[in-house]
Amino acid sequence: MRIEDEIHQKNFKDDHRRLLANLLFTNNWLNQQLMPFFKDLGLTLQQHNVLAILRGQQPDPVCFGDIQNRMVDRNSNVTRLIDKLIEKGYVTRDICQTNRRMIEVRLTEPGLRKLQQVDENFPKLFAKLHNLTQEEAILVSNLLDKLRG
Amino acid sequence: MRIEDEIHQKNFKDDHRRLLANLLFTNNWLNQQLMPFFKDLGLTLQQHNVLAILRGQQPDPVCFGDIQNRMVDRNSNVTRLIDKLIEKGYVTRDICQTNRRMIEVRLTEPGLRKLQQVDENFPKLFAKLHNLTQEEAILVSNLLDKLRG
DNA sequence: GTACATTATTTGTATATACAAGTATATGGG
DNA sequence: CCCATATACTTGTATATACAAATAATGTAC
Repeated sequence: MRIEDEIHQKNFKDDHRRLLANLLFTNNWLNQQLMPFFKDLGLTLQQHNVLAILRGQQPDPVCFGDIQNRMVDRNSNVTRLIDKLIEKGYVTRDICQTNRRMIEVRLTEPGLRKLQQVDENFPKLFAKLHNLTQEEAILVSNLLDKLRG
Repeated sequence: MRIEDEIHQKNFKDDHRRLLANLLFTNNWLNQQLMPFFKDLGLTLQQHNVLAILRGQQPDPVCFGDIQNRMVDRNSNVTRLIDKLIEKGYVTRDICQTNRRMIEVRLTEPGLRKLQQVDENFPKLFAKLHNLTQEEAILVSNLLDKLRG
């Protein structure tokens, strides 16, 4: 469905404004797909992002700063995100002995299993996101890179 | 900058996952550009969206449901958004006399002037968003429409 | 015209976010 | 070694969001 029809706007002043509205609208649409998916699995999108980052560095621990820099959403408060994940038993935190300002975060066995459970359900989610061909997905991704400069 | 470098991820499992990460990351980047712009003008992105919708329907009033349906961000709580805009003196609300469940929202003179002030500042904002050519902007927009199905 | 469903908006509440200020540790110059 | 500055994380707070339940007016079947 065209963005004009989605938000009932006859036309846009120019194509860049149309793109801006479309990006914001599409992000909202995306979140409507993603949030219930992760909620059913007992995670938020950001919590899953942190777990995936930790798995990517296994068996090394990852400190808060590195987590922040690798997150898709840069505005997450890592301290409070990790608090939630500790509550759920998916990660551990320890003060780094070589630099006591830093916190070492590690994935636990249950955290790893939760990630695997998410993986098993991914096909269900991605079925909704395959309206573009592989070539189109590559094209959009490259143009988004270009948009950000 | 490529999304791989932005979030320090060597590679993605497939191009659709790369696109997903890129869309979410780009939206965050966009918000980092938009939020301070609107904040300087004393508005939020959603408040501005509502004002623009009201201007589009002038001189007719718009009810909450229609505002909701035309908003880029569908999850906004229109009641509380309008409360804020009334506080600022940019809109009025009246009970619709033909259907007393509905609320008629109208732009005020100060609301219109605020919109004009935003318009005057738009070129400053859009300068950051012109890394794509017009053709590329059209292309991405059309592919986003296709992505949503 | 009364009961029941539907529509339109409001409110409550738990959680999340943005942003600024605070604390603790480390580093480097004199 | 001492002090200023930088780094890494934490906390406070005001505002925003998601989501469910509540209210209130209207429409509809009988």
